[in-house]
Amino acid sequence: MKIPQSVYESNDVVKISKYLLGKYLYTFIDGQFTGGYIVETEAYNGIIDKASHAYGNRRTPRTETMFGTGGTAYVYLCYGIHEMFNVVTSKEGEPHAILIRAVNPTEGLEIMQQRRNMTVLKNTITSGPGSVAQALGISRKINGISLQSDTLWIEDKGLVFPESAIAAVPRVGVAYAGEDALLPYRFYVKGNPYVSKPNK
DNA sequence: GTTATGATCTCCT
DNA sequence: GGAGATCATAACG
Repeated sequence: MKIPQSVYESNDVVKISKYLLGKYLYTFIDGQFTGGYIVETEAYNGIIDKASHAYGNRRTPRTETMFGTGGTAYVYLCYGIHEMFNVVTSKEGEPHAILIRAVNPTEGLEIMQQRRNMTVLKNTITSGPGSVAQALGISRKINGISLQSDTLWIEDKGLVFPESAIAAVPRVGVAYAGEDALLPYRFYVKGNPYVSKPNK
């Protein structure tokens, strides 16, 4: 039961960010199947959001993926080291995206551990956007792929968190964005051990 | 062609 | 608690 294309084409990126909590993200990459449910997301709200790469309608080869139609993957390299995975939403021409910051792994734990080069299994295996991408085998090769594909997709398995278990707080690592850095565009499941940093 | 910088993580003190 | 790693991208000359 993949999440249908129509959901991604909605223009309310904040709402979708919240909706994605508890949805299962799966990858089938290099012949390995891994996945888990999403416990932390961040919304990037188009050209009016100073924290977004597409702020001010900045259209470049890199952000081109975000300007495409919803339901595709936007993957890029940050700090020269970390790949980051985002879900593009809304219609073509509107650069909305959702950064997947943390996942609670359920499938292929050993494979993730191997990819992350960990000798001991810890909660940090999928805690934080760079870690999630590495554990799931996501790289820039996947940039622009459809979430209806059999490489990377999201499923609704009926897992829902009550409103009281979801926190909405300012985003991380976007201090340069001025007042937009204060917007409560980061959502996470309270108390989940895989949520990054301030786990409250 | 050159330069500055980042939607971060890990390890060391 | 803090710095270093490390390079694609974008803005500028």
